[in-house]
Amino acid sequence: MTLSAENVTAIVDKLYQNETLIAKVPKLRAALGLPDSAEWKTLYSSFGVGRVTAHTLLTHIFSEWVEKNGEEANFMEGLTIRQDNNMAVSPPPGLGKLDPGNTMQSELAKYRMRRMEQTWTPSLNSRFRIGQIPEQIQQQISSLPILSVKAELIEAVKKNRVLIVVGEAGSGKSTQIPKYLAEAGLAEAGLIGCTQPRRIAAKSLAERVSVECGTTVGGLIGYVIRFEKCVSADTVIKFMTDGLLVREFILNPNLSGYSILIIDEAHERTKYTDICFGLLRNVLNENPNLKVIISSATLDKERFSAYFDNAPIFTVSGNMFEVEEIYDQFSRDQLSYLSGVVDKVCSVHFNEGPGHILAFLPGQSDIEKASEQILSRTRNLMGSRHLLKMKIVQCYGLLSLERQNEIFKPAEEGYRNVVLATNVAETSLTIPGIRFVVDCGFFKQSEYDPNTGIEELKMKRITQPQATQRKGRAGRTEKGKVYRLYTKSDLISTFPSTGLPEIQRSNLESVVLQLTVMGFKDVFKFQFMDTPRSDAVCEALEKLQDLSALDEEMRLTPMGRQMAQFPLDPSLAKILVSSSKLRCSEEVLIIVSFLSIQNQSLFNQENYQATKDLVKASMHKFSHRSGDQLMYINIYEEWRSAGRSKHWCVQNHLNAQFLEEVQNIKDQLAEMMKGLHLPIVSCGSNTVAVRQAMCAGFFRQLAKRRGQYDYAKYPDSDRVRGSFFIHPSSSMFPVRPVPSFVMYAEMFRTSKMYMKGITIIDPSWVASEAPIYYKKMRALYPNFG
DNA sequence: AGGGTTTTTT
Repeated sequence: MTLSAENVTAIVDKLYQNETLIAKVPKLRAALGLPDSAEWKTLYSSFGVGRVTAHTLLTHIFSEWVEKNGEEANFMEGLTIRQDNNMAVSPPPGLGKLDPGNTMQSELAKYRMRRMEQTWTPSLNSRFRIGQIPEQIQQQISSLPILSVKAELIEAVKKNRVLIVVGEAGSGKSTQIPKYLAEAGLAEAGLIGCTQPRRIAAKSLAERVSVECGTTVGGLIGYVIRFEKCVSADTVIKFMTDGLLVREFILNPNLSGYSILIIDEAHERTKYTDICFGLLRNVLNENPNLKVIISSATLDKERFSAYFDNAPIFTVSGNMFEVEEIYDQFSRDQLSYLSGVVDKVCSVHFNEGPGHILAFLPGQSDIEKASEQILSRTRNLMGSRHLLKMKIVQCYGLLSLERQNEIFKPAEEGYRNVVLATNVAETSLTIPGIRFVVDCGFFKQSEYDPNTGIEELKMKRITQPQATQRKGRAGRTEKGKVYRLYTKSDLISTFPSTGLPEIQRSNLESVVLQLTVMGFKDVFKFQFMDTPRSDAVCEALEKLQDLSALDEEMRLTPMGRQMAQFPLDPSLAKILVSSSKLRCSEEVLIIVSFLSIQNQSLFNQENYQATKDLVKASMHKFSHRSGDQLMYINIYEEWRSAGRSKHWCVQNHLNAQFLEEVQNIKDQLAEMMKGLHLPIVSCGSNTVAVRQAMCAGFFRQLAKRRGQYDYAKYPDSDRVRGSFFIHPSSSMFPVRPVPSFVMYAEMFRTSKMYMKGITIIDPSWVASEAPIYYKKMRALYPNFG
């Protein structure tokens, strides 16, 4: 028997399966310098040394042994492993070909060993077993409802390829399931991957589970989100966003290296969760070693099961306190929910005992209005009775991180917090200490209209599961109450039972491009759980053709392949790629980085009624006559020359976090461009090249002035009727004379159809930057361009 | 002329 990667791998795997084996092998134990009672697993896990290191170590020890004794057979015998004894274990993930002659590897292993011996020997048991896990956390873990079904759960996962796990909030499924499965030895053949819809959730779950295992993040437990990677060769449980898993499919279509994938929060049905579903269905046929767990709230469990070939459903109870439901006698319309919330918050404050109030409202402006009204109504009464004092806390997505952190600060003594929130507080943020929930029954949601390319913000009735979710926010720590501003019969008979999945109401350009890169030639044959609108798919295909990412036969072009490398919208990727040829990629990198940030605002948006004049003055200082995107460059450069100072940002009403994010994205995009040999060159102050590059992606988004302030789509087609307006938040809004021709980055409908991200361009540039689209348009409109 | 729910990408 000779030393080979497979041999050593098999030994390591064997050791993993039987952790005490090593202690029983005197020769090996002596070689490792372990005390008699030591256990192999304890050794590696206490220092976060994983399989690969163990592997290297063994290789090293083995070769030293052979060198000294010249007998391989004895060594192997000492391990009591025979070749016939199930040696065909697959190698650990990420190992690749082992090089026994790699001195660096073995030296590093020896170094780690020495360090280990110094610190570890005296307190082996207390270090990993219990000592590392604080008493309080141990208690929390052991009181989770899921613990009572641990054994059954592990059995069910062992028996099935796909399992649907249904559990209420507080069951502990997100943190405990991956841990249980790893403990049960189900991660032997590969990683356990867990997806989450949000970056914060992926990160904080990794941190929490690490604490529960007495390790630090990036060792046994790690996470990967866009632009942030915290895993190592030792990682067994990996948390990630669902969008990132979709990206991984491109590189690794069979998901080799994973033993189990857990899709968590599946009921939210995000765009990327839905794509993962379709991809996983395929992979289950290709990769027989893979198991899948779909983890969801109670909603729609039968549909999940049916979609995955009638996979069994495993139910876990929750850990919620009772929440009393109080309904209104009549339903309110969209005009009176605001006053309803104000009334209800005040009466709860005046009549109920201690505990914070959480009120759900549809938007930021509602929150600001309600704030004012509640304040003025309670001001006179403050202190006049033995009342609790009240503090109003606003909570919505565009709030800066500092303000969001305020929400988690404990209330001052003698104060009741009234949290006025949008649906960020429904799932993304959990606010502690809430006893009362006031639910207005509405929310806002965007829907994309593929025929016009316009995103519309619609006021909608919440769904029944949403109502349950909102109610649950009052029962996290003790018994609570929910005040619903609608009747019980309306909830049961007129509120929708499910919402529209995101994939059926969003732009599909990037989805179609990604699926094409993965080799799905016919997107219509991809088995979605809910099929996207066919006009949306067609629209995406046509746009990708216009971008020359797909050819006439819908095949991927080299340009399309290049575009798909970037974690950007196809339009933005095209602009970036085109900028190299136009010799303005340095500037366009800045612009694309600004445009790719969606959920933060560049200028301070808080209390905008009070601060808007100051914000406008600051914006005016940076503005550029050619448009918003050129202003971004001004801001970026001045921010850099101010030394990226936070103080400077505050003075100029800019969001420091936004600009740091721009820097981060820009650096990473620059790296990707280098990898693709796309030169990064500056055009200096020649803004023509920059604006031409933007035509390569935004060519469809042109508008021509029609009246005093209103615009018509250019070319004026009957698909998009009505007038467009420059959004008041644009730096071009106050510009006189009103520009006669503009290109916009974004279009959405609220009270009007608004264009945002305005650039002044020359329509003749479309001919060179988007030749395919130009030809099509010329055939229909002879004067186009 | 006058203001947007929420997420996310090797």
